[in-house]
Amino acid sequence: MATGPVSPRAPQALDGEGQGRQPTAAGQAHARLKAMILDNLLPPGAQLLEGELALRLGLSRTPVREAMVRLEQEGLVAITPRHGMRVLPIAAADMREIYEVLTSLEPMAAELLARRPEPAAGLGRLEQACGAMEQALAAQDRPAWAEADEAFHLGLAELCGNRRLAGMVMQVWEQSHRARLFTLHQRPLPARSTAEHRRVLEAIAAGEPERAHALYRRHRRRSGAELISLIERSGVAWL
Amino acid sequence: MATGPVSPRAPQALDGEGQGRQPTAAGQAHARLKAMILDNLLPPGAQLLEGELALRLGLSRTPVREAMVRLEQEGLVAITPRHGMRVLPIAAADMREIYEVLTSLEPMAAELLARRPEPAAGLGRLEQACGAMEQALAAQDRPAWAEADEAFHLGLAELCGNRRLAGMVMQVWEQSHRARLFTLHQRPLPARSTAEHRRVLEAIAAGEPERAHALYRRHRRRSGAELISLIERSGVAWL
DNA sequence: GAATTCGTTTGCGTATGCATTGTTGGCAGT
DNA sequence: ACTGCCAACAATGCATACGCAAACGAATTC
Repeated sequence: MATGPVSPRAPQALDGEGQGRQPTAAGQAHARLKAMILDNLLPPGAQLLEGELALRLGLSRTPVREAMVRLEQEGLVAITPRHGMRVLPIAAADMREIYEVLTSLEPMAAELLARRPEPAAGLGRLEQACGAMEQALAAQDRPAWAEADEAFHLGLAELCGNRRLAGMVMQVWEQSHRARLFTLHQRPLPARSTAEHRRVLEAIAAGEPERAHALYRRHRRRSGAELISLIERSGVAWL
Repeated sequence: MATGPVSPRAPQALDGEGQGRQPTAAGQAHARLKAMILDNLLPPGAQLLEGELALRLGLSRTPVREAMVRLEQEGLVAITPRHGMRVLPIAAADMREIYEVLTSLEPMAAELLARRPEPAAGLGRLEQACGAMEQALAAQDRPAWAEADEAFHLGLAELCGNRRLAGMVMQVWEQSHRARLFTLHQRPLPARSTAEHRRVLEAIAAGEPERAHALYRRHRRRSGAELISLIERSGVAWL
């Protein structure tokens, strides 16, 4: 069920706006620019002027400017006074930061989920994602695996009941989107990660918060270290 | 050394802009509005229109609007289409979320700090904060204690070397600023918290990441639970 | 030949006007 | 008296205009 060769899923689903769509020009500009950045249509390092973007999006500078401010606060671009906005590249150091944050937050999400009164309820989404990962692994379909991986991680963050935590996970997830795409075709087939996801899910369903926390933490530490050394060894300074 | 009865410190120091500030009107509007919110000059629930704020700040609507967007993304206000911005109240549920996030992130910061090559170096700021806390505790000076507590936590986040983690800690710290101020005069003197901070600092200086992590986590879990039950028992629905 | 200075251009920060949309209050009908 | 509809108003989202400041280039001088 891989959607495409490069873009594993519609990036719109990444933002926190859910379903409540507003046709406001600023919101559209924000969504479109974010999608362009995540899809690598605006490559990292690209410098884009307000007026240029306004022309490209068929809007005036005002809503574009508001979108730029939002993107800057999301950590996707930097606004420098006379040079417009610059799409921020992701270096190995950034990936280290991001994985440290995820290593903190995601085990907490798993723990919270396992601590609910009915831990096994409402995990259908994660079950499905886990199954899709295993299936994609068997089929050696990396894009499909990445899509399922994303569904698992974002689903976990959203289900844990802590909106702030979910927002933070989504934010760094988006920031690292391009880097994950880059490493996707370089790393060995993620058999181990797939199995670890399954075991975390089992611990959650069994209502064992401490075990879910510990398992997830170990998974994140290992996979993060793996990914970072992969980026460092690949020799690219940034993505 | 308490600065004032209610506002323990200048809220400007809370934002992540450091020193390099430009006198742009939008930036000033953002800083001033944030300060007003954190100082409770704009009480939670307050509805403020663009034009009204522009008049109050002596600016036009455009920079005020940009400031509002930034504040919304920082989780301090909500913008509702025809009612201007509303200062978000903090409920017990929000404090639970915030303390869960801090329980994840801050132990990681301590761990990272303890993992550096020279763990004991550069801790002067934390030493100082810890000393100020002990001194304030002995003098039963709660505002001074709160100020030192803030210096310790934000100092730790900034020193850990992970800018994203530091930004997230600061963000939820700002969100919970008013609630902490509210509980400050209700809770018993934080003797236990003071001692726990000292022990965390010792573990960091000794270069024991795992112990620093565990100690900090336990501290956060306990003090968070204490604070939340205090808010819940106080009967106020929101702050 | 190189450096410095001045002028021009371009991008941006801010202000303001306009059109759209939502809300509220009043009036009428039941 | 209550409810529903309509109209007027107000706030906002967006476009555009204006002035300033910085950067680039060219020319002149040392």
